[in-house]
Amino acid sequence: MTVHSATERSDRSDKRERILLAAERIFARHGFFAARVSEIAKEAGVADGTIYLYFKSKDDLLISLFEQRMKQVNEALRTAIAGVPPKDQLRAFIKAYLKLVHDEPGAAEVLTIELRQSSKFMKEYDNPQFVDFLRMLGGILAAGQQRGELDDTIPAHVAARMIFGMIDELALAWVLARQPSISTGTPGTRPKKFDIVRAADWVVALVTHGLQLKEKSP
Amino acid sequence: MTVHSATERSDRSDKRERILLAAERIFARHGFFAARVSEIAKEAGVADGTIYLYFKSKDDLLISLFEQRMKQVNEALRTAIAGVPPKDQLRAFIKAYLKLVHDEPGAAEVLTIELRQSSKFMKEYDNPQFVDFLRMLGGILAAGQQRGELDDTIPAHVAARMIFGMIDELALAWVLARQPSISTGTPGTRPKKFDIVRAADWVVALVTHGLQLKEKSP
Amino acid sequence: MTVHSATERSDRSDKRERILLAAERIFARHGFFAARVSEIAKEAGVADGTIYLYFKSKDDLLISLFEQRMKQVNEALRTAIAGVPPKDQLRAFIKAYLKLVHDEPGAAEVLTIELRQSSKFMKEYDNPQFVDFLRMLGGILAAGQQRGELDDTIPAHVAARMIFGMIDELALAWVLARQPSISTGTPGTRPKKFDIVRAADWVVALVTHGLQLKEKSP
Amino acid sequence: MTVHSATERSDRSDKRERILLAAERIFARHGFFAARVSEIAKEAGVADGTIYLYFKSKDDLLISLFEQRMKQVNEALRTAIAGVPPKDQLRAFIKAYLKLVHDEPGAAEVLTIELRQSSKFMKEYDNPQFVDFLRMLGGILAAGQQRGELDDTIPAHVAARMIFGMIDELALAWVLARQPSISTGTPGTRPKKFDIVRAADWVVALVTHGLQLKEKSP
DNA sequence: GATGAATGAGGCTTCATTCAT
DNA sequence: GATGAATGAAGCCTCATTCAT
Repeated sequence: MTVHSATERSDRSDKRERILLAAERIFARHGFFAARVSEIAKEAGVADGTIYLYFKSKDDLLISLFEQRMKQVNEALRTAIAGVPPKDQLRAFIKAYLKLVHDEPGAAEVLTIELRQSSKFMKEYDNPQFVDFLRMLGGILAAGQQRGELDDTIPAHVAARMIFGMIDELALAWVLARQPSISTGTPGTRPKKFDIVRAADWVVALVTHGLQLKEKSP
Repeated sequence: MTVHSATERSDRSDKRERILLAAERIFARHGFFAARVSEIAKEAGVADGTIYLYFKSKDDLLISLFEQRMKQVNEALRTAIAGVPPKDQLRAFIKAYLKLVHDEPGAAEVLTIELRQSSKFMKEYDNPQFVDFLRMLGGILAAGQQRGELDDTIPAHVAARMIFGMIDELALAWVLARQPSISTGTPGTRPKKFDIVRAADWVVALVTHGLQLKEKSP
Repeated sequence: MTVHSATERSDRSDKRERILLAAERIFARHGFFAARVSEIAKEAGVADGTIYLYFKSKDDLLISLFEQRMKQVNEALRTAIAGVPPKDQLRAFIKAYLKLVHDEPGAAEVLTIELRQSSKFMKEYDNPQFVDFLRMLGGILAAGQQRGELDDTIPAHVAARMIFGMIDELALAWVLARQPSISTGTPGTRPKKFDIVRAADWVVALVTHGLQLKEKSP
Repeated sequence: MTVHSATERSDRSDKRERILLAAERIFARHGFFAARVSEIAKEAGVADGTIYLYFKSKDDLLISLFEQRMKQVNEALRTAIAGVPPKDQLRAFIKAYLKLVHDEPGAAEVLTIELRQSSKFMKEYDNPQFVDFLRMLGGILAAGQQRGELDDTIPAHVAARMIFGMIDELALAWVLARQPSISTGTPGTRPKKFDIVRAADWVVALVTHGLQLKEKSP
């Protein structure tokens, strides 16, 4: 849907978007540091210099890409939980997130992997969209705690991070499992492919009931 | 304990270890890509070329560092769960892992952040120590499932990944929160510092019982 | 008088002049090489491409600017010595030149500094206006020599260059001294500001009588 | 004497000097801005990167070159006036300077032309060696004024600048006249070649007695 | 004539790696 | 084994110039 052919030149004025799309692909292919600006330009069908009409630097390109995609994710999540009864919002949130990963693996790759490639990004860049994401999730949990539905032993913002960790790791495992293995290494070490959408139910189950079976009452 | 002074020159033949230690510090400080081999050499108190007597390349240095540290982690975890009753091993495993993060933040930073900085590392390198880690955790879960103590709806290896995601994310949040914030940005966006060791209990609680309160029986 | 507002857009067809004016300001501000064509365009209130309707290249812009200003200088000098008794022309010439520097420091900066920034300009460009300048000055000197008023030991064209060197250096020192010192360096190294118009008398004095006091006769 | 062959590779440890020599030649050939670092490296017989072991940047190379050469000039001038009776020092100074220009035209070219190519250099860099030069010359003049031998109407530091302007302009004219004319322009516009050493006498004559002939007393 | 988005050649600089000592 | 000066490939980015509108 949002993926354009690299050679498409019809629309103008969407050059910025074309560059972002190209960057997403190239970053996913090689990683941020190994990605070459000139290769992104070629993939976008523009001259090298053109990129610098829309972005200040390669770093800015990564940050802009991340912000745009994360913003889209946040919007989709907000839509997904709108109109859903509060007690079902957590499930809706998690399912929607993993559905997005499934539908837009390129974007997911940027969010799970490239995001962590730039120390600058990790250590110096305050990340409003990610904060927004955590606040949304934390808000759902806090509301549940206030309604007395959720255990409030764990601070909502910590629980939010734990849940993010779970689904982010699943997304990462799934995205990497999709890669045709380049390595000549021993087979079997790569995570087995699994159904990321179905995994949403597992996450919800773990988060709601935990793993421990109730002791069977007599 | 394992931290040597950079200027220590006493023992010879431990040069390899000195270099790994220096690399850990420098990688933690700047990230893998921004780290300079010459800076690692200086920190280790050796000449640039000496590093290449012990490691094939900068990449090899990262991988060796990761493997060594992860191996130590795995050994520590194995020790931590040895002699512990099966039903308590999951708790012991999680607590031990987060305790290690707390005691060796430098190593934790390498494991949580730098690990993801090299695409090579993420995509091309089959990672025996990480596989070992996941197998150990998965084994604990599978055993619990077989004993009928744990819900076996979720495949053990997926549950292991989810749990790893949780504790890795907590470790990451905690490690980053330790950084003196360089940015002049708006305060409050940086994750609040929390007690990583105490957080172990939260993780165990979430994993065992989940968040949902039992419906109050009348 | 010759300085137009950068935003002035009234007269059309004087675009060429507006561009020259803008170039003068920007060259004076940053130097020829550091000056950006796009900045000149902005200062002139025209599009980048428009400059190329009036000038072949950035080099051509510098040369055109120099020629135009030098031509104006030569015209002003010719006017200044017209009708002046031959024996007073040298004095009139020098005073007029330094008066121009004082009144049009922007133009002076182009003539004294930027002129030397382009190797092309210095080495490959035959400079008719500068030749004209030297001929005018040399002519005054040669006439004085022929009238027997001036020492003819020194070839007139060499003397002309020496005099030009003197007043050009004074102009340069004066122009640079006008700059608000950006450097935080030790004070006192920047040339002290002096009265460039009054300095004309010193030049005339040096050129006519030299520095050496006549030996007092008993 | 100080000019080494570009291909000479015998001496090591004089690499820094070889690079300076190469830079002098290349700057003289193309000008600072048009000079390519890689061409300097080739001329010096070193790799591109080697230059950056000895100089921080291309700018630093120009500044270092200027400082070193100007320092040599100042030392030579100090030697030239040492032991000379005060009243003859001005003559000795001027003659020595123009002799240096004659003997080291490459260095002269850097001092007269390239020096002015970098705005940075002209406007932001406080130039201790040039200040030293002017102080030496100003000191000679001031001493003469105090001894009552020289006219003190003109401030010594202004007179020093005027004299510098004269000899610098002569040096420039002479250096440029040496160039094989690349231009296809009209002949005759290039300054005629003259004897720069002999011109020293003219400068001294002008500075001491001026151009004006004493009116013949009856 | 005027525009300004787009171009793309090319430079300065970095830094992992080598190798003569 | 150890050194560290030297290498040189290669990338990010700039900016004068063009040309379709």
